[in-house]
Amino acid sequence: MKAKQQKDAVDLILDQWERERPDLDVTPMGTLGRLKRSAALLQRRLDVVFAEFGMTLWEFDVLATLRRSGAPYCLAPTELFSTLMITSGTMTHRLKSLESSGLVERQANPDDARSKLVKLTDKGLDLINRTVEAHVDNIHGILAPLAGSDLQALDQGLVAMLGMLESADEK
Amino acid sequence: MKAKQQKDAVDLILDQWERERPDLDVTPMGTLGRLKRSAALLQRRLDVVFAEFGMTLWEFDVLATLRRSGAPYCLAPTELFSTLMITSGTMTHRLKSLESSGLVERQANPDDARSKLVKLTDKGLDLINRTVEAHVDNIHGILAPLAGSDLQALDQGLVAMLGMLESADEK
DNA sequence: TGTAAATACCTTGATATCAAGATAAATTAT
DNA sequence: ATAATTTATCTTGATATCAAGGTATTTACA
Repeated sequence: MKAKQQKDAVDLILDQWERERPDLDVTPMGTLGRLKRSAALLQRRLDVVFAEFGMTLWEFDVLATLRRSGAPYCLAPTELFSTLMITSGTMTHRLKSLESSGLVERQANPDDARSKLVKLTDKGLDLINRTVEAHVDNIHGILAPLAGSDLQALDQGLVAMLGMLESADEK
Repeated sequence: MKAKQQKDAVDLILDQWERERPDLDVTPMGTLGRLKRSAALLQRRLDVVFAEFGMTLWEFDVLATLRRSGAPYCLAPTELFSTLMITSGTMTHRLKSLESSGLVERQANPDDARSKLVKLTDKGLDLINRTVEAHVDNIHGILAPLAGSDLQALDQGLVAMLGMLESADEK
């Protein structure tokens, strides 16, 4: 039996539940708690770099989605908000903001008059190209302290988890 | 080389970056993307059960923190908002709301007049006791489809990840 | 060809959250 | 004992988000 080097915040939570409600098997809380807490701490680390480019995470998300779709960097709003897991109303606000910053522009959709396509401006393209490079550097640095075997285990587990959640979601 | 059964949403994103920016090693985006996306999909699954008890996730979080602290289920606001990773201002709003729902009550702190302690009411205690049981059932069910080895890998990876993030955070 | 149904947004109103600043009490250093 | 500093909240103002509902188009099909 290998002793854990140091208890993390979630270990303490599980200890408390174990003491208070020994009738419950709270093991899954450990998995989900660490997942959520890791996601929160990670976001803070990512925000630091985005801020250096005058951006927030949500702005990065939208611009990056357009960028990686390839030239001409142009998508319909529905494509964007379904990829980003946000509502259409939220997308409307984001696009208005990005448009007023001059990072995207709207143009008529020749195939469907209900939508106005969203396109990266030259300024938006340049910004996201530079930001994504710094972002990739950042996340390499963040994951660097992890042992290779831990990272490998994490990837294996997350692939299974996301696969499960997405297949449950489409039902 | 084992072929992946089915591509998830993050695989598609990585494919796009690979095509558009082959100069970047975007592997870490896969890990972080799945982590974030899993967290988002999980929250939806958890919300379903909380809603059955007339609660939201944030209400559950506060009440559960008080409950697992043990009798007399009473903590200072600072203890709560640091555990919950939210700001003091947000905590103020949450407590006001929970107090008006009759789930917590405030009382003077004999040791420190700057804070007013937060305590579960009988109603709050009963509600959280019942909700946490349903929640634990829920998360057991959610993780059930995962193969034991995948779950084990996930736990190993998340312990390493959170440990790394927390140690980086305290610096 | 017309209609009914579905789709693609956008608008509105309500929440939840945060950052920054204000206030009051406790602690620390003279 | 005082003054300076730190701590524990709460307040305020700005954002981001969602759910629900409205409008204009498109698609399905009788």
